[in-house]
Amino acid sequence: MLISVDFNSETPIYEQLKEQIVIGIASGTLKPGEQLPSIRQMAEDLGVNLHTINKAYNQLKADGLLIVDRRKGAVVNALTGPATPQQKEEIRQKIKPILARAICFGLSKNEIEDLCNDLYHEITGGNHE
Amino acid sequence: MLISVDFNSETPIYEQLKEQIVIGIASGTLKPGEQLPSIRQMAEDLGVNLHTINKAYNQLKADGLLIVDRRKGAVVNALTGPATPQQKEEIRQKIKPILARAICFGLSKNEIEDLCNDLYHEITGGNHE
DNA sequence: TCTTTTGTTATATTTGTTATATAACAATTC
DNA sequence: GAATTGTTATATAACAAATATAACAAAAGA
Repeated sequence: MLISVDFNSETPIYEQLKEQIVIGIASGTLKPGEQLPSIRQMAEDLGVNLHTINKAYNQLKADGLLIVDRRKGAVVNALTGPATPQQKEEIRQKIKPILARAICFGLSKNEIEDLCNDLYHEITGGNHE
Repeated sequence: MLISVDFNSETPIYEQLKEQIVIGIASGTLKPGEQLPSIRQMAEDLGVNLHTINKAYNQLKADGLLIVDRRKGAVVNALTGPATPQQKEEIRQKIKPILARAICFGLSKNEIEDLCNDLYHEITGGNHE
């Protein structure tokens, strides 16, 4: 799993990390049980501080997407089945302002549907269901 | 148009403002040509600083969603027709990590489609196309 | 056993963002 | 002329992001 960081981006480094790992899990590139590099290793690879990686890993742990323990390091967690109402609500609240922005930009309902479908397939890539 | 601010939220005040105005425009609650309160008025109403409002207005101006001039204050801009490729790309890049997160949480393709449709109708509310 | 590596925790510093507080300016409105 | 508008400038406080070190306990490998 190849991870890169844009130091000139407005999005914080630990957020970029989180996003790429999440995409990796969603795409199946990172499979449940798979081990991520140690925080020190990853920090060295990307040229960033140890704490930046630690922050990303711990937030993904809080999300239930990683298991972090001293023996095995960071391990991809098995998907826990259907999404909880809280998880759905979080997704909803995050998408809403972007959708409104898209509508303001003049995107039609069909264009939005197509965009989401495109992205869904770009992420899953036909790897699973 | 009623705007409220949550001071305990993690999202910055000027971002909350932007989001609500954008939703207002997308929903048709704010119509093209309609005038927003002056930055001082809005600042007083919400109990925040003048510069916080100014920042939100100016970023929406940069997005082409508002016209700000000294005579009329902040005015809702007319939609400029179909979205530009740059605008579409921006929306795409913003939605992608959220979609990946949704997939990790176990949301199916159908659930995502339904969620987007729900949100679309919640925003537009049957007001226009 | 010794060494190394692991995640964890703590402290301190630097930098950038957010938000506020004032103040002043030029242009427009009444 | 007085009031209101957006604009600009400066200063300050609070917070987040990122780095730099350092140390600790637990586990792994030699």
